[in-house]
Amino acid sequence: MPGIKQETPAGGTVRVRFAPSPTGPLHIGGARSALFNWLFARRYGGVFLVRIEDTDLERSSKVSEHSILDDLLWLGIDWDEGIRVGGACGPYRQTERLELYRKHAGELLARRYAYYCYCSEEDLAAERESLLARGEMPRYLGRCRSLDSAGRARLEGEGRRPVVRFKVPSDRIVNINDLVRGEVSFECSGIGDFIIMKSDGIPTYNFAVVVDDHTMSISHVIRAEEHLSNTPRQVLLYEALGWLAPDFAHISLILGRDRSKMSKRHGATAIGQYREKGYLPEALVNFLALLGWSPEGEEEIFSLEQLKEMFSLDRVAKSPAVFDLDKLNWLNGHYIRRLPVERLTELAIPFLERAGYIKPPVSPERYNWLKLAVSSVQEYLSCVEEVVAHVGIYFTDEVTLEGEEAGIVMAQDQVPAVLTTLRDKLSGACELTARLARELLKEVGKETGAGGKKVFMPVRIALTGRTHGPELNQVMAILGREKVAARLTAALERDNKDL
RNA sequence: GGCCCCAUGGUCAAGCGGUCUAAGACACCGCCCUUUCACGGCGGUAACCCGGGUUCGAAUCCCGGUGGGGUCACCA
Repeated sequence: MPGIKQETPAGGTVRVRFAPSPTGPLHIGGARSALFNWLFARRYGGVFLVRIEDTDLERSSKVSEHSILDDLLWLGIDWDEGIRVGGACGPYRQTERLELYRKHAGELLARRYAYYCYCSEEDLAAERESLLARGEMPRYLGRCRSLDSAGRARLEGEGRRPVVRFKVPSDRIVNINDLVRGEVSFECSGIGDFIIMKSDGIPTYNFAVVVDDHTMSISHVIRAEEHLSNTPRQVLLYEALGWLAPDFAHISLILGRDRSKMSKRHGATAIGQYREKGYLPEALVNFLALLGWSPEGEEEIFSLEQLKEMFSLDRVAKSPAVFDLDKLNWLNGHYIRRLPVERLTELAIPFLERAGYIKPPVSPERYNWLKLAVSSVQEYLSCVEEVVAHVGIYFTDEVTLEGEEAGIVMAQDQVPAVLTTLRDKLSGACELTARLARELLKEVGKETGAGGKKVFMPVRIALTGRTHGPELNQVMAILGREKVAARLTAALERDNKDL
């Protein structure tokens, strides 16, 4: 592809990373970045590492860190090096690497690539406003650049704690050869001296990433497009430190229905929320992979194993993608349908417990029965959570008619005869199997002279209150003789009352 | 507002100058399967943002416009 560099640098080992800041749960976008990095590493026999960027002391938490890591693992994304697992480039949490940043900041200071700045927030705000008013890019104009030691001493005397700013050359143009976007260039005149060390001695993002990516020998930085405009700053830092920058690949953003960056107001954005609703990791992974990347053929159903054989950056799209819940639901339903019943039942149990349908110790008999119930609604589910709504017909004590159509059907002339006949036949039967149910239904049809729909519909409605649902003979078998008889009786009584 | 990115059906997307009267998937509609619905099968509706170039030839290349998005923190 013209203008786009070789994906894998000749001779270089692929080393990529996912570097979340533990300020919240793992989001859809973050998960996709992690996935793309993981796939890229696996595809090219490289190393995938996870590093925690917790320099925002206010918002970072261990809770978030653990939840992000757990969600990654749940998705099937593991790492060869990094937090929890260790490695030669550790520690992998930025707050444990402060010495390193201070050392390199000191170096930049000594070589006059950086300087101390004592400007107050008020000064800065005023400057930003006037710049904005003039229609210019708000940036730091460099007031403290030429501060001498006397000036510094005076300001220190006032109790001011300085930040360290990087001196941005005003006359440069930084060119980035992005692996997905091609050539992108930025004029430094619009950047302004940015902060690399905060006044509390903690590095800022732009500085910490550079130091870490370099010291961890990262070869490719694959991240969301929102970081594209940070890249020139980082490139400048690499140059000043005398380091070779990695290759960059900025993947497009994931948008909400209204085409703006996905956020909480677009509904569920955290992986954990999908996990809780009963989405399967294989469906999420498959879906995420297709968001921005496309395979060569026409097939779209892929496992992680398959994806890692076929992933490549040159099939990553440049345009942003709208998160399509319909498609996720379809994919998830697809994966649910091919799940072994045992597995689906296991997944369904917590939901059924929460719904109050079953109680914790599930006996073997009860479990087998559950399997039947779950299996009868398997094809209806687009996520496991929905099992509750579908399986409700097996648990209610009182059947209530749902919808207008149900009432109309039950008002038909043949209904009493059909229900009575079926109930009578039941009393003779011992165990009501699906097979037997089918027989009985057939006989009822014959004896009442009502065929097909005329017998199936009333029975279905008498048993479930609904006009739609799993195969009737299955429903009967799952309910069992007693309940079927009881519900038939109840329906007949209800009918009498109406008359 | 400055800077940067993006632009094929409602959505995800293939397409890398001729094979495009433009693939596939989701959604939608219809038919079939089924004595229900769903699943499944088959079929259908539906797109190259606009204007200029370049070229024998442009969805594909260039420029401009328009639209959308991102970013401008002692957040990452």
